[in-house]
Amino acid sequence: MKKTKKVRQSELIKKIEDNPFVTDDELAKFFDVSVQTIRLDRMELSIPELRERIKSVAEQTFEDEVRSLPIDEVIGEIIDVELDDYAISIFDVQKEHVFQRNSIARGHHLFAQANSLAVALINDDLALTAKAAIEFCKPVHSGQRVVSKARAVRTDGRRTTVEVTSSVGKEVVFKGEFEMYRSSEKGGE
Amino acid sequence: MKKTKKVRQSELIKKIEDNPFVTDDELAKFFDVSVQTIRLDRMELSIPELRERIKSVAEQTFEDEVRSLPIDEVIGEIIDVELDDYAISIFDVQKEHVFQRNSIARGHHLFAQANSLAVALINDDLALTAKAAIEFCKPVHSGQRVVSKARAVRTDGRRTTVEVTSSVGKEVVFKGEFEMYRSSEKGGE
DNA sequence: CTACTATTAGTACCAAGTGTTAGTATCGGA
DNA sequence: TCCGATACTAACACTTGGTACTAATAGTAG
Repeated sequence: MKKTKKVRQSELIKKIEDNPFVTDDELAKFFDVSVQTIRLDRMELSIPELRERIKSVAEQTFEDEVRSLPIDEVIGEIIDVELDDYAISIFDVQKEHVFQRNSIARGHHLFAQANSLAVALINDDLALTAKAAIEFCKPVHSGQRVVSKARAVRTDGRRTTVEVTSSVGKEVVFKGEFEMYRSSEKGGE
Repeated sequence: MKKTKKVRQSELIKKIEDNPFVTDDELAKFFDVSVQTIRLDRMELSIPELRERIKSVAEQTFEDEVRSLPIDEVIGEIIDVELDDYAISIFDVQKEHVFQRNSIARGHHLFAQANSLAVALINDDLALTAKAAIEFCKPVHSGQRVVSKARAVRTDGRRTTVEVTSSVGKEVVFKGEFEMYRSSEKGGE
């Protein structure tokens, strides 16, 4: 027994959401109805054709002008940011971030905090780190809170230099100069 | 005067990279040549047709949706090490290591691989990174395998300089010079 | 002049559709 | 039982943005 129209249509929605790359033909075979029926269903549900679906998915990535980075991709928590100017984040060092032997935070976590802060600072949807010169000034231990401050010091075309200083209390634990590369020139999104 | 074939083709590459949504027809008008010429150019440069371009852009975004994970403890797998001399590790870039937007590996993962390799290289139970100068030479994408090679280039008291080069295939993607600090002088484990 | 390259033109074909019209099947109700 | 609505299928013409191929032409170098 074939599914009813209602059932088919609601499954169709899921099917297409799940995989927008599916053609009417494939759907017709899947639901064992004619291609025309699928087309009618799409009409009724106002689901655009394959190419339009794909295009809109592609456009999202490509033309989305919003900000550099979804917030959940940042290591540490950003507490203040003024794009292309400065940004601040905090990062609480936990047991999983330290060496078992000496409970000193592993360098790459401090680097990651600073690096993602530098990325988040750049007002562009494609920001990459080109170079960095960093210094680990003092060991950081489990339980400490690292406050990282980033400041864009100069921009030359697509390259922006960001200075990052991380501290625990008043003590500087990490310093870094990041040369960031952006996809378009400053302001010219 | 029309541009030469070479000039046109190199501009064509940029044009399409800049906006993959452009049709042959638009390109033909832009360069004031026939559509066939544009097609021949694409053939020679093996640039896929509009739909394929859009599709691949869409596929990238779609595949990377809904994924974001905290960084792991194990950064790469060490496959060879000669203490205080050299070390090699491999790191397979997965979806969770890249930016959702553009599928480029986030810098701190490459740093983490290199940094932990430098740490592992030092024949001491307290090895810390003091400074580092790093360079991200080429973007790394999901699915690629990064091979990192570290070599101790000089030791001065408690400080050892380690040079790390990471490659995907034959292409260098990351270079770094790490100044490592150890708790005791060389040989004193 | 000939050989060769670059370019243009034209044809047939394809995928994955749209839009339209027409025909069939089936069920529910007066 | 017949009527009509709903669902489905079919057929045809047309669209976009191409591929693949062939043929013709213009210009230039040897």
